[in-house]
Amino acid sequence: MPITLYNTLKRAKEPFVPGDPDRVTMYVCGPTVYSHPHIGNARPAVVFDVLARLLREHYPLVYARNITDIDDKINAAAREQGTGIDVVAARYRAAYHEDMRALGVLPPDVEPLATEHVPEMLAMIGRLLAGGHAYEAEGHVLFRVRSFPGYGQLSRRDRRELVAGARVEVAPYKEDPADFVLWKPSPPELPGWESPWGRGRPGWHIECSAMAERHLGETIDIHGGGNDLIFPHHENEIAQSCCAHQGAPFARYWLHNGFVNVDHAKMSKSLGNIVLVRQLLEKAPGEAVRLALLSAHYRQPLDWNDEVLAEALRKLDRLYGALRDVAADEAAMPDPGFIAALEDDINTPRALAALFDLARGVQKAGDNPEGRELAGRLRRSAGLLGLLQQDPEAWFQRAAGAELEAPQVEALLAERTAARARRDFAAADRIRDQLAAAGVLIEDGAGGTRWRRAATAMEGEP
RNA sequence: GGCUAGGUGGCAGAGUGGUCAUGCAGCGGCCUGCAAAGCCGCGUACAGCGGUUCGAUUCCGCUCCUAGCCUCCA
Repeated sequence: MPITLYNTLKRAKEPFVPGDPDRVTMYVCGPTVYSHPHIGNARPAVVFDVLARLLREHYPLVYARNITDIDDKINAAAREQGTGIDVVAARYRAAYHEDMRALGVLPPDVEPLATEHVPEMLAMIGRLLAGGHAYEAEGHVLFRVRSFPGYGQLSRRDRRELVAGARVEVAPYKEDPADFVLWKPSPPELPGWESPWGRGRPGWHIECSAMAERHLGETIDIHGGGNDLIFPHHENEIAQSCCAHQGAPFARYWLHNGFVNVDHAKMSKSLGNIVLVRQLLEKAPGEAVRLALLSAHYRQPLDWNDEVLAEALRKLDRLYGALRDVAADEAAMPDPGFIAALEDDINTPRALAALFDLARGVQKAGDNPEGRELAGRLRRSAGLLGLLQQDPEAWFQRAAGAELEAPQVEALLAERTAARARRDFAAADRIRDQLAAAGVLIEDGAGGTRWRRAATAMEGEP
C-alpha cells in the first residue's frame, strides 16, 4: 500500500512517489529560538516525527529540521535580557531539544542553523542577482517577484490582489510591493555579516532555501510546516529556490499542519494564553501530551484545554492496561489496519482507534500465545506513533508530583493485604480510601493487589 | 473584500452513497468481600433549506455559523 499525502500544492491527497526511493528527503521548518517552545511548536515536531517514522519503514530517509537563530525577535530578546543573541539562541535551542525529547520526538538527521549557513545564503542570493531574479536597492537585496511566473501557486494568491490588499506600508525602494527581502543592512548594534552589499543579515525566507539545497539537494520530496507558513514563507521559498535552480521544482509534496488553539482562540502574547510545553510537562507525562497532539488529524485545528490532556492520560491507562495484563511478543509486526490508517495521510485518529481495537483483543484473548501476539502488535504499532514504549508498570506507577512514593504505597498495600487475610474489610477499605485520596487506585486480582496512579492531570495554572 | 479549512451523539474525534468508527463520560449485566480493572450489552449523531438518487450524514446548490491566512505567528 502506497503512502498517501495531502499535498497543499494540489489541494488533494496523492500517492507518495519518492524522487529517489533510495534517498527520500524531508525538510520541516523548525523553531525560531527566542523563547520556550509552546504547544503550537510541538505539533509539527510530533506530527512530522510520526511521518518520519512511517517513511523509514519504507525508505532510507534524510530528515532535516532547521533552527532559525537569526531573527529580529531573537535580537529583541537579547536586548531585553542584556545578553548576546548567541546566548539567547543557545539557551532556547537547548530548551527546545529538552522539551521535544520529553515528547518522544526523535532528533532529525540534520538540524541546520541559520548562523552556520550564511555563505550558502550569500551564494544563492548571488545566483538570483545574476539571473535577474533579484535587485539591489538602498543596501537591500530584494527578490523580484515579477520574474517568477509561478508565484502564488502554493497559496493560490493572485499577485495583483496581494498588492491591492497589502496592509503593510510598502517600502519606497521596492520595484513591486510584493517583492521581499533577501538581504538587509544591519546597523552596528545589530548582528551582521559581511557581504558584497555591505554588512547585513539575511531575510527570513532565504535560510530554508539555502539549507535545504545544501543538505537535501535541489528538489526535495517533502516540505512541511505550520499552516501559517504557506504564505508568505513557503511561497517565497519556492520562488527563491526555483529561480536559483533554473526552474527545478523545490519540493514535490507540501504538507501543513493545523493550528493549536487554546479555548477556541488562537494563542497569542496579547491574549496571554500561550501554553508552554514545559508547563504541560509539570502536569502530565510527555507521552500524554504527545497522544493528545495526535488525537486529532494533523490538518485539523486542535483545541487545547485541560480536558484533552486528562483524556489522553485515560487513553494511555487503557492501552498500557492491556500491555500490563499480557506480555508483548517482541517479534510481532505492526497491525495492517493501523498501518493503513497511517499511510492514509497520517490519519492518527483512525490509527489510534486501531490501537484500541487491539487492546480489546488483547484483553479478550488473555495471556496466551494469541494475546501475546496481539499485545506485540499493539506495542509495535504504537511505536510508529512514538507511544507505549515504556514498561507498563513504570507508566502506572509514575511518581511525578505524587503524594506517596512507591515504597509507602507498597507498605500500605501490605497492611491492607494482611487485613483482608483476616477478613477485616473495614480496615482494608480504610486503607484503600486513604490511598485513593492520595491519587493511588488499587486493583485486587488473582495474582495479588496492584496499584496505579489516578489519571488526572496535576492541578495548576494553564 | 480575496483565499483556505470546518460545522458529526453529553464531550473529544474519524469516516462512509445503503449493517460497526474509536475513546471518555452515562446506563444495565457478568466478575469481585465491596470496589477497581476487564468483558458483554444499550443510546432517535451527522448546522438549516432545497436538489440529484431506489436510497444522502456522505454528491450538488443556497443559507446560517465558526476558525485561519492575506501582518517574518508553528
